[in-house]
Amino acid sequence: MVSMKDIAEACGVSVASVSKALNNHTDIGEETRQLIRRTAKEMGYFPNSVARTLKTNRSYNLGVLFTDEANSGLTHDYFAGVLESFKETAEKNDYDITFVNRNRERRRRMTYLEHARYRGFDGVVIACVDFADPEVAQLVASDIPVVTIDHIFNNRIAVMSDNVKGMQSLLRYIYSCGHRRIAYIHGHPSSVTGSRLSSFYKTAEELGLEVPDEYVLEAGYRDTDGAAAATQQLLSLSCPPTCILYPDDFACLGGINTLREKGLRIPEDISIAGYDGLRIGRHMDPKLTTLKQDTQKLGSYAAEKLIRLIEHPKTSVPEILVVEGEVYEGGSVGKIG
Amino acid sequence: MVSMKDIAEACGVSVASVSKALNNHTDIGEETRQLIRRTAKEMGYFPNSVARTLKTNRSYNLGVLFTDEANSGLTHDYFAGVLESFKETAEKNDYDITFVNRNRERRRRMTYLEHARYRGFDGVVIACVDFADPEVAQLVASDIPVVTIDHIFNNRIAVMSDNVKGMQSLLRYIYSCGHRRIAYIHGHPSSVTGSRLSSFYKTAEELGLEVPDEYVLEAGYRDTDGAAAATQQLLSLSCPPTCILYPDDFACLGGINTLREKGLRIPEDISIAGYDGLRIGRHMDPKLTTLKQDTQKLGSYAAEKLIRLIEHPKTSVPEILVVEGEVYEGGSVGKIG
DNA sequence: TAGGATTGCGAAAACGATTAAGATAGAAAG
DNA sequence: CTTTCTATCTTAATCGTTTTCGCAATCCTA
Repeated sequence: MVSMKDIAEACGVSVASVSKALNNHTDIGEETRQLIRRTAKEMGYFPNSVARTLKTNRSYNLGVLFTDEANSGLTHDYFAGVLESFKETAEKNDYDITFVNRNRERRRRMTYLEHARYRGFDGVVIACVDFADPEVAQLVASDIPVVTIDHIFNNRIAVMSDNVKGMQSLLRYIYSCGHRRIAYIHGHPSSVTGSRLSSFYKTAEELGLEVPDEYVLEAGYRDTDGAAAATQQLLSLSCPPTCILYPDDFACLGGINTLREKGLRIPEDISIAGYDGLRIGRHMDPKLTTLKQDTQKLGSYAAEKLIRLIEHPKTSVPEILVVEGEVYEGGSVGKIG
Repeated sequence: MVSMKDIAEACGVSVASVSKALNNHTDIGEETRQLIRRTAKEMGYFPNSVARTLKTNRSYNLGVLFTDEANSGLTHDYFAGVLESFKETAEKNDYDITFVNRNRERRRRMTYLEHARYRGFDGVVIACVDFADPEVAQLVASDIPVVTIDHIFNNRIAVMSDNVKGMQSLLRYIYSCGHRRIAYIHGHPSSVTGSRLSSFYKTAEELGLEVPDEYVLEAGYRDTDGAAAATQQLLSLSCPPTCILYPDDFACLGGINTLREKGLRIPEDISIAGYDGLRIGRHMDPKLTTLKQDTQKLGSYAAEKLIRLIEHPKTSVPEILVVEGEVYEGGSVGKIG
C-alpha cells in the first residue's frame, strides 16, 4: 500500500506537507499542493482510516445495536427497513456502519459498551433490543453519542414512530367504516405496545366505543401462532368482534388462516387490520389495511441526528423526534351499516 | 480510556510486558503476568482494536458487499437470511462486519476495493450484486480474501445454492403430482436464473415433458407486477398450463392475485410454486409449495470459508461449496389425475 | 532598510498497540 | 570461578496519520 511517506519521498517534501496538501490545510503553497495531490492520484494513494482513527479519535464508523430475539433480526422487516434507510443516510455522510454485539467466544466476552469502545465507534444507534438489559443501560449512560429508536431514555435523542397517533388514526378509520365491536390483539408488553394500547383505549373512549376486556388479548410480535390462538379465542365469544387489530402485519397471517379455516371471508364476514405497513400486505388479497410506519424517515432521521450529535455536540440537544405513519387503506376492513 | 501505558505505570513494568502478559506470551514471569492481568481487569482496561489493527494489519473486521438494487437490499428476505447467518458465524469467531459501499459524497468517491483497503477489512463477502460491475471484478481480482455467494469467479471460493438440483427437485415433485403442462416464469438473466432455467429444461427433458416456448416467460426477481403480467399472458393461451413456477416466493404474490381475480382457485384450478422458501410462504393459504434454500448454511459456510482463507491462506484452496435446498411441500401444487 | 508580519515548509511528538533485539539476573555447567 | 544458559524484562522501532511548534524566507510598512 502506498502511504504518505511514499508520496513525500516522490515529491521531495515532508510527510507533514503531504498531509496538509491532502487535507486542504492553509499553510501549504499552491504549487506544492498541486504537485502532491497529482502524485498522490498517480500513485494510487488512498488514506488509511485505521491510522487516521488512531490519531484523531474519529472513526467515521457507527455502531448498530439490535438483538436477534426469536430468530428475527435482519429478517425482521420493520427493522430491516429502518436499518436500510439509516445505512443509506450514514453512507451519504461518509460514515460506515458496523454491528455491535457481544457474542465473542474466543476472547474475553465484551459488553456492548466495551465493544463500542474497542471498535472506536463515533456513535451508536440502538433499535429493537431489550431496553431493560443492563448492558444497554450501561451503553446509554456512557459518553458515547447514542440515538435510540422507538424507546426514550433520559437526556438522549430518540426517534419514535408515533404509536399514539398511529393507533388513533387506525382506530378512527376503522370506526369510520362503521365498526363498533373492535378487538385488539397487542404485542408483549414494551414501550411500543404500551403506547399503542393506551392510545387504543383512549381513542375508543373518545369515540364512545365500548371495549370489553375479552376483546383485548396478547400475542407476541410477529407471532403467527399466538395471533391464531387469540383469534380463535375471539371467535368463540358469544358476541365476537367485527374487526380485529393485530400486533403487526406478519402476525396477521396467523389470524387470517384461522379466519379462513372457519370459513369466514375478509372483509365480508370479518375485518382485520395490521400494523407496520410491510410490503407483503399490499400483495395480499384483500390488501391488508394497516398503519404504515415511515421506516424511511425513521432511519434517516436517526442517522442525521446521530451524526449531528457527533459533529456538533455543543449545539445538539436531547430531543424526541416523532415520525408519523399513515393509514394504508387496503381492503381488509369492510364498511358496515 | 485506560491504555497499556496506564497499566504499565500502575504495575511498574514496561508497556511491552503488559502486552505480553495480556496476549499470553511465554517470556513473561508468572507473577508479573498475574499482577498485570489483575490490574488490567481492575482498571477496566480494554484493548483498542484500531491501534492493534494498525500495527498487525489485521482488523478482525469483514466487509459485506451487496447492492440495493430496486430498493430491496436488507429487506430482501433471502439475502437478509444469508447475512444474518453470516453475521452470527463471523461474530462467533471474533470478527465484526461492516458494509462495503461507494456512496461517499463529501470526500472523494471510492471504489469497492478502495473502500475495503481504506477500512482494512481482512476479507470481503460478496452477495447479491451486479457481478458484471467492473468494480466488483476489481475487488475480486485484488489480493483481499474474497468469498462470493451464488456466483463463481475464477480461483475464488464460492458458496452456491444448488439451483440445478433445486429446480430439478421442484420440477420432479410437481411432475409427480401429475402435472404435465408446466410453465416457468424466470427471473432476469443472471447466473442464478441461468442455472435454474437450464435445469428446468434438462429435467423436463429427462421427464419427457414438453415445454412450449410460450410457457417460458421472464419477470424480475421479486417483481410482483411482472409476475402478474406474465401470469395473465399464460392464462390467455389456448392451452394454458396447469402449474406455474415463479422466480421467487415474493413474485408469487403478484401471480396469486391475478389468478384470484380470474376466479381461479389454488390449487383446485391451477397450481403454483415459488422459490426461496421465505417465511411468509408457510403462512399463506394454501401454504406455498416452494424450494426452500438453506440460507442458514449459505451464510455460515461463507463466513467459515472466508475466515479460514484469512487465517490459513496457504492451506485454503479455491473451492465451490454447494448447498442443497429442499422442496417444501405446501398446498399450492395440487394432485392431478 | 530595519523591523515585524506573513507564508511555506519540516522536525518531531503523539495515538495505542506489537515485536525484534538487547539487557540483566541468577542458575547450571565446565 | 568463569562461562554459558535460561528466564524475565526493557528498549526502541514501527504501523500511517495528524498536528503543534519552530525556522526560514519573503513581504510589507514606515
